[in-house]
Amino acid sequence: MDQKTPLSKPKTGSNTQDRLLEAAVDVFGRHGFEAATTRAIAREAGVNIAAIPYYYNGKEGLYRAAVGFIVKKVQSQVAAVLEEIKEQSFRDAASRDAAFVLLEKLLEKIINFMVGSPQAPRVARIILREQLYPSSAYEIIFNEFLEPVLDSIAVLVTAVTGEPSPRTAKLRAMAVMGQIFVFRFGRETMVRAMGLEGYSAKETEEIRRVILEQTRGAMETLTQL
Amino acid sequence: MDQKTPLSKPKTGSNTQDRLLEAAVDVFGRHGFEAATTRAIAREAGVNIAAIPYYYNGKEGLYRAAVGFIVKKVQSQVAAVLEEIKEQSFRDAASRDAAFVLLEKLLEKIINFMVGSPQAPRVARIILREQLYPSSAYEIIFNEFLEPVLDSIAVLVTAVTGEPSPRTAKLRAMAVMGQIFVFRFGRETMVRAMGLEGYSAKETEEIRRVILEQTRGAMETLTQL
DNA sequence: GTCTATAGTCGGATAGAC
DNA sequence: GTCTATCCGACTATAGAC
Repeated sequence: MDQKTPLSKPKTGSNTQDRLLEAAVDVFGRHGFEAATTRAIAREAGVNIAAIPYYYNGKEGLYRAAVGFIVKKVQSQVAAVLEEIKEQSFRDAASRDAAFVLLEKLLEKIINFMVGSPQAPRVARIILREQLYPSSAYEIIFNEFLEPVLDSIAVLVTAVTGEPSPRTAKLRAMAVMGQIFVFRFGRETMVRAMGLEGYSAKETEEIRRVILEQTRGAMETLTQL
Repeated sequence: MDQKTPLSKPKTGSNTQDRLLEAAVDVFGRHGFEAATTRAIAREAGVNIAAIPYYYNGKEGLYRAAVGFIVKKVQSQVAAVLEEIKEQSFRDAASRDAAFVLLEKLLEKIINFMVGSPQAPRVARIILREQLYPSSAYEIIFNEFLEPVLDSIAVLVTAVTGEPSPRTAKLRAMAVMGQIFVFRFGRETMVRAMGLEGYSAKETEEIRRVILEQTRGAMETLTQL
């Protein structure tokens, strides 16, 4: 076997640049920008520290590249559903049900990688950290992921409930997203409060059910208004 | 006026130790533990850097003191409601309405300081940061604030919906809290998505309405199951 | 209790050989 | 393109005068 042959999913990047990027996602995800050291990243990537300024113009450039990398991954998880939503117009009354189906579909996708996936912790930490302390990389996350998702949920909420104000629809969309994100950023709290070791498939499933039930409840009651 | 006279709300701590603590809450809240420097804290407090190891045994000790300080403040905001909840037993059917009233009361308290209060950003950042990167100070936040609040909401959810599983009740409580917290940790996203300058009283009020409406909807639908 | 001076450490970036 | 060696800056903490 020729180790140089490019595989579809190499265990680790073949070239220095890619290895650095992968290590960066990991280390920045675990420690955050300031606490992460270029030394640790280089060590984990198995390359020389000097390669960081060489390929990425320094620590900050590497960080931005890492953020871009994970956002692309995350975005790809919801891209198909977002496309479906854009195609529909939700004009007639029958489309209310279609909108609700799409809403559940989108929420499930987000739950799957925010709560259920094994890479979720490091990916989510970078995203959440940028919420708390926005850097120049915030734009990438907002433009490529947060805003499209928020807008799509708002569109669906409007179609489902008939909410007349676009402003209120966005607030509702944000609250719905919060129900999901809280299980990621508050994972430690959840684990301690319930005496878990972590989120297993069972917990992810329970979380999924609770979120979908409560969202359905909220939407239905609003519709009756 | 004697400056030494202890006032109920001094503009800034009279002694070195208190001034340091206040500055620490501010600087740690803005930058996080690693990025915050003892130099900046000492400068903001108007004291000598050497006072930090002297009074707090170093940067980490000061951080823990700051966390303890803010948790006590936050806890005091909800203490009265938590006490009310503990006193009730929620056994008869009539208590369902009482539970719902208390739930709304508690949520409003949390919204008020998590979204509406001017100190919210720095206080919340410290709390949220400990969720992402728990340190030894996490215990304080969990024991004094998160767990009591989570438990109380779970008790109320149980009383309102008749949810039989305590486990599920906690998950529901977490989701409800998420609706609130998302407006704090995702503030930057909210601001950009809606083209705001920040949360004014008007936005806080809208957020309050949306959260209470959606929570009410979720609870009512669950009751009918 | 508060200060100055400084020790001791570590991080990121660069220069230049190979 | 990758390495070693090194610089420079910034940080926390300590020693010791006052």
